[in-house]
Amino acid sequence: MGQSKPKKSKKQIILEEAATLFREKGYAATTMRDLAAKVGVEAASLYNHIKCKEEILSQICSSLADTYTSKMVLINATDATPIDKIKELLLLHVEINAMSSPLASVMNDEWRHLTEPERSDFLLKRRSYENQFLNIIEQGIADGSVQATDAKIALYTMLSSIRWLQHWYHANRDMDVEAVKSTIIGLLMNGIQKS
Amino acid sequence: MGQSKPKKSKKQIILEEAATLFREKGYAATTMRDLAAKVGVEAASLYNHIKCKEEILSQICSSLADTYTSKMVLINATDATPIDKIKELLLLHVEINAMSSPLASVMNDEWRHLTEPERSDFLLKRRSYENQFLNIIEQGIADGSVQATDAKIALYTMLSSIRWLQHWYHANRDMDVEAVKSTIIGLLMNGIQKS
DNA sequence: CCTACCGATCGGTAGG
DNA sequence: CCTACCGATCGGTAGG
Repeated sequence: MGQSKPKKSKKQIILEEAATLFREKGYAATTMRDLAAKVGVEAASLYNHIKCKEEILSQICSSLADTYTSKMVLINATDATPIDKIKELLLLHVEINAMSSPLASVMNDEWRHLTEPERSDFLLKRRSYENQFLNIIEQGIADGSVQATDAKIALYTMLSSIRWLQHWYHANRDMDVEAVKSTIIGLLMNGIQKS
Repeated sequence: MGQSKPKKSKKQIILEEAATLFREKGYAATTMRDLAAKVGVEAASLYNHIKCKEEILSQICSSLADTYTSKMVLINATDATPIDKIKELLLLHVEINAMSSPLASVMNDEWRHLTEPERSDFLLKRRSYENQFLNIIEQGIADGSVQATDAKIALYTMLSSIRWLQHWYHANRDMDVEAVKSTIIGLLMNGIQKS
């Protein structure tokens, strides 16, 4: 019989099942035996594919961080206005938090369980991403399209505002993702107070 | 010598040290021996003040949940307009996330480690608080002061947007809390796009 | 509040 | 990929 689905490597399966478990129970409370049961092997067999528990966490965090970084490069390479770049980036965050939410949850909430040097590597990547985002916001303030007194507060407030999707959307798939996108971006752009 | 500080019960000290540790390392990764070291006793001695590890988590979650609930009752008892009630509630969230951030972190991020029946008790309280908040938003939509197509999305986005403070503010105490308050509320009310 | 200790479970290894 | 197993550490108890 022909296989219709693309084959995933066992390692990929392990990473995906781990992300789901880490979101559900947290990294520390997830045991290798939990993970093995989900994958369908004995715990010892996992170690033919991974080096240790923390490697799983590390690869999830750094792969999603790279996704964000490469998208930032693409968006920054366009000649869009600052406010349009901000919109694009916020749409990206909504998409990632709604669609690939196990990965987003793990990266956002479990990175602190990384030990050195992975922890510093991750934080450096995140810092660099945030700095590029801050630059765009400051350009928007400079050209008059953005009203914000503090770019840092604006950035953290906006990014934080989207994170509830990672715990909520996967349980409410009936919600249309396009509607969620435009509602959230509308709220962040114009606020909730009718003027 | 006269004691100048009000005396805290040992149990209170245990709860506070635990909240700080839980925010830093997470509930599951915090051991009773970590906690005992912070409190300055042996691990076994903690059990003269608490029943078990989970009781600590449970009491932190339910005490902060009660704080939110009682504030909601107070604000709802006034004859303020819906939009002013929303502002008051958002200010409350900023304050709690900025000031008592270890408690806020633990309640927001670690409640899922509660087992039954405490877990359901907590979720019921939270659900009730959210429903009252949703009512206020819907009143605001009805009287034309709030522009939002979906009260639930607006609520979760606003509450989520404030949570970054719980991980950030305690490391940046130089920031004036009043300035943070007005900047965040301004952003949520009017958005970041200059119209 | 401490010393002494427990059964359970953890991440991980040896060897095939 | 499995069986068998390990040292370490966990939350918690007994007894004083």
